[in-house]
Amino acid sequence: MKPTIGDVAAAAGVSRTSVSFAFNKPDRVAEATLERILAVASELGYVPDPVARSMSSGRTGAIGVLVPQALPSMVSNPLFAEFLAGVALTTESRELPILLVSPLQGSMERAVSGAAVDGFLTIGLEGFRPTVQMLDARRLPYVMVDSEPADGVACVNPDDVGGAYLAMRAVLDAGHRRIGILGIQSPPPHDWRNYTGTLARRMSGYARALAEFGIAIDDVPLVESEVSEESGVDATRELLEQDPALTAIISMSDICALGALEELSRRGLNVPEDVSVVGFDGIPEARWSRPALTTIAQDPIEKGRVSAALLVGLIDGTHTAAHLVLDTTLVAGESLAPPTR
Amino acid sequence: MKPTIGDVAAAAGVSRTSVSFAFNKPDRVAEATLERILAVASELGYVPDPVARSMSSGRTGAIGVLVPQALPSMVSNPLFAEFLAGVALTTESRELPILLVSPLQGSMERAVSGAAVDGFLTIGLEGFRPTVQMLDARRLPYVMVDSEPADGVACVNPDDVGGAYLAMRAVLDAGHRRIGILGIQSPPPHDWRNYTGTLARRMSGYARALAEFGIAIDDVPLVESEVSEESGVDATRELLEQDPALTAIISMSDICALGALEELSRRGLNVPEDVSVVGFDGIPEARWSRPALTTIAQDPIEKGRVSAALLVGLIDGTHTAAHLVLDTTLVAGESLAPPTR
DNA sequence: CTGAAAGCGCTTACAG
DNA sequence: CTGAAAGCGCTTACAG
Repeated sequence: MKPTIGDVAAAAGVSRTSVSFAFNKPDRVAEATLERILAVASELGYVPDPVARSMSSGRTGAIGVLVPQALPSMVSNPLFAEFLAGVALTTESRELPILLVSPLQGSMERAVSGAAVDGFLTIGLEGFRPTVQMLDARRLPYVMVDSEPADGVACVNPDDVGGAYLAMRAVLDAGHRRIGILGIQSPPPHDWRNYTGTLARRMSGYARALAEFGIAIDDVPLVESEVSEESGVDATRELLEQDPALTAIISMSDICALGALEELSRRGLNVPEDVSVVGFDGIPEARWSRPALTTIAQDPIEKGRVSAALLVGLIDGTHTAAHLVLDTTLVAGESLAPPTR
Repeated sequence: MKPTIGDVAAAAGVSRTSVSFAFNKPDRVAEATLERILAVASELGYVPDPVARSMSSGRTGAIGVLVPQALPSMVSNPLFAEFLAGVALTTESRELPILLVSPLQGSMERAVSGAAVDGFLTIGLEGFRPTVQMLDARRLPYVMVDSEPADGVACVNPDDVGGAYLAMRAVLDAGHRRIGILGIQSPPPHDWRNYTGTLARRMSGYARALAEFGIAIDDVPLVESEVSEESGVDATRELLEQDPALTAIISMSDICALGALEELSRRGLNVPEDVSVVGFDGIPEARWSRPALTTIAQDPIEKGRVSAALLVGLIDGTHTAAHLVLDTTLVAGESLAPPTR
């Protein structure tokens, strides 16, 4: 059987208290005793049980990253991989392992309720009421990333409004007036006016820029699409049916923008000569596409680093809940130019 | 304060046993009692504490993935990301969250000793004696991936010998006789004869193919290099100094092979006309390089899936330690052709 | 169907 | 410097 603290105590002829001290507060034990205990412990192959330790200390020493989808698809998403790398940047120095928590049989609540962590980082937990309630029930600090800021809860978001404004402004400044928007699918009835959080903020950024040019966003054709290249292709087709004379397409995600590039090329339309395309996110693939995508970049590594730092502060009690907004920047590719038709 | 099982029991007027049953074995409690307990629990916002649960059940319900380097660099490695996705494929269905365990202040032993998991998957834990000892001390099942198989411990490896043989055979069959090897840096004194595990296996595959053509591997120039593109560049330069008439370079990693491509192009040498290059691993970048790299592909997703399945079997007691070897295949790119000089 | 009690393996005031 | 004892929040035979 696995040796316990009691076995070591017995073999060394001391109390369990002393064994515990030997491992955790060595200076509270006499030199000779310390050495004896350590010798016995290593001979027996004793390692303090982490669970028992958490039980009495009240700390697990791990933080949970709650992902809204099945892990396999998340992990291969470059935006998520970089976010994780950023998280690791801060947890590494704090010696906190990361627990990847994904829905159990589709249930995020079950996943949250069973995770042995000191706090959570949630990704895109937009509108998941029961999950948020479970998070609260756990009485653990958490930081919501890519969601709708709520009172009293810590949030970290990219500057969606500012980024979207930048994107639309760039298109308008280039002279475009017949613009189409590739939206992201919202719950039925699929009306962007029901957007919340990230999507709503991006729309409001677009609207603001349009308003400066006297254009009402309601007059701009918008087609919703799932976040996949294929869906982007379909949505682009639909957009062009709604207004065949479009000179620019603004997409709420790079992935869909890539689909737009594809569909345009299939139709023999040149980018940016015939139609300009601007995306959002700044995924690596956007740089390799031909033409390279003009897009709004967020910094996922920084987002991860900052979110984790905020969570650690919450756990330590050195921070209080804050709403952080991270800069977004326009990355000029080759997919935006003045209209020619 | 956070409500405990005792608070619920008191409020519902039952014993803690009944509350526990209500959550874990609902059929052992009368219908009416069950409802009352659940109602009280949800009113109080009671969630069973995962740590306490692990304490008495002896299960944490998580598996640890032990990585040998700082997490930030690992996560952005596509080979690791795909491996993780594969692991998730099997843990997801078993409802096991993944704990990412990286060295704490450089100490893998500390990381292993403190991780609350039911088992470990180790990556490339080649020659880390103390870490393996700690793994044994934890008395937890573990599976070693990309290491040297040892008696009684479960291992999963790609077919390094077979893959390396394939690579060297392809080069020899194409007619090359003046071949250089881009090795991977081993501990001082940097002699490939000290290679163990993965590296030793790859070398033996090369040696076998060479032997079939009457070439002794000792007569083949080899330069060791760190696994980075820049180091690959340097090593290639050195290799060409050792034998300027080389017609083919075989690299033990794609990353370094990419460096070779770069250095060759700088020197105005065309690939594959002047010098052929063959890599190992099959990373995605190998497909985008120009020319596309001919390489030996392993399937990291499958490797992850299989390793995790083996570990889960070990944890459940339904498997015993096994040594698994996964297929590697030659992926024909454009970087290998018959020699012209 | 329900409950009293022991046990999981530690940590930590508190006394001595 | 050292130890007896309580406590962390659950689960689970065992009785009733």
